Amino acid sequence: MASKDRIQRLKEETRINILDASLQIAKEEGWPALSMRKIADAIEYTAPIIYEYFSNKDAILMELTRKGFLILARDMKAAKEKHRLPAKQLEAMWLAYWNFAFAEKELYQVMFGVDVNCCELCEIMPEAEVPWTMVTEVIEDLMTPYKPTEDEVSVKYYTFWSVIHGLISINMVRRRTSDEITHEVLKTAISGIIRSIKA
Amino acid sequence: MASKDRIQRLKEETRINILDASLQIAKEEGWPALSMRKIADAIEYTAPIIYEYFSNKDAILMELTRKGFLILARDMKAAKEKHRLPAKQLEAMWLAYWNFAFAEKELYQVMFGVDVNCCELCEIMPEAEVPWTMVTEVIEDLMTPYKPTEDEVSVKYYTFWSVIHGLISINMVRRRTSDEITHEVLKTAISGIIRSIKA
DNA sequence: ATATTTGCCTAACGGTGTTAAATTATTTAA
DNA sequence: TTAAATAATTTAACACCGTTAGGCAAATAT
Repeated sequence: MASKDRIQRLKEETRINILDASLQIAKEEGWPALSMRKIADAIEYTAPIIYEYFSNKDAILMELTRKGFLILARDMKAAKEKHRLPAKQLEAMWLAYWNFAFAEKELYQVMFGVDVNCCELCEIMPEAEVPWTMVTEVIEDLMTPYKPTEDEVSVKYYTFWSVIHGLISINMVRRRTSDEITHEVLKTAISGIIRSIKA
Repeated sequence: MASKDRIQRLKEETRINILDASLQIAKEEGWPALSMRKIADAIEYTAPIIYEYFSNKDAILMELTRKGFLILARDMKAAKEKHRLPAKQLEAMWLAYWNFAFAEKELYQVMFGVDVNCCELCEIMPEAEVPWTMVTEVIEDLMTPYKPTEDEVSVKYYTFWSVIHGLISINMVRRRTSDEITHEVLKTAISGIIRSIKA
């Protein structure tokens, strides 16, 4: 019964088609625009068919994040193997992480829950600038002896923001880490950046 | 016509009620569960009434992020004013930022687009652990001379992850910053953490 | 007392994820 | 080869979503 095999192959193919179509739609129109009917359209079926391959929409997203982690792991492994010194390996791995995030932006978004909506409008919200100006002022204060350029101040500001926002996001979407470790990271990061400013 | 005033006051009150109810629902059931009909239920009206106070659902979220930024700014200002040394001010401000994020978790989520869904299930995804183990191994490599505890390694790992993920998120939800600044932050952050590991 | 404005609701439209039933096509059995 | 059984796919529906239009009733103004 070789036809069984053929049918099995076709089934696997449509499964892949569903995943591909979903990612494609996300790339073209963003994750919020992804709908079961739109996926069905893309694979030239009707919506209920999808439920023979995935138990629901979340399962599709889950499978795509799994795929994302596989690609990320592969990239980081390749980056690591290009070097022998651990320090160089670390640098290369995190650069690979960075590159993956932007090369496979949509996968990264679904993997780590980065919203992308709503924020063209945020541009026109003066209140959102207050924390920025406040912190920037103090950084300038601290750096005055070194006569920093505006860009140098920005670098320090974004370093602060990214480490703290990153730590917050990670703690919000995955609870796992212990509070002591998180607090230790926060504390040493802040004092580390401050030290780097003064140096 | 004092009744005009009373009516005006009542109108402002329902406006506030809408905002309060929305935040309340988000706190109890999360942002994805927030719907216009549910808000209407909470304020004991029907859904279309809401559109007399806000042009659409996004406008409600926008107003809440505005509110969030005001609270954040107030907290950071208060933290700053408790100190005179810029370094201490900076530390206090970022700690205030941190505390705000968890004290007003839902506001922070809507302000910075931190998804919270989907990720109880992620726990059962072994692929998600690969990058973690890979990086951790190299960090252990690098720290072997110093005989680090497991927690110390974790601290370094999460420092890396938070600064890089934070920088990525910021670049995905607000484009604004120049690529040079971003790249400078990334580069110096990575080498800085590596240096702190070796020290 | 009549006309007009206001406040609020019901009903509806087009969309979403999802499920059950009906229909069609294919394979198997007689 | 034809009839029965099984599989594949669709249609129809449910309950929800954001949003808009139309209508009814009460308050206000003339």
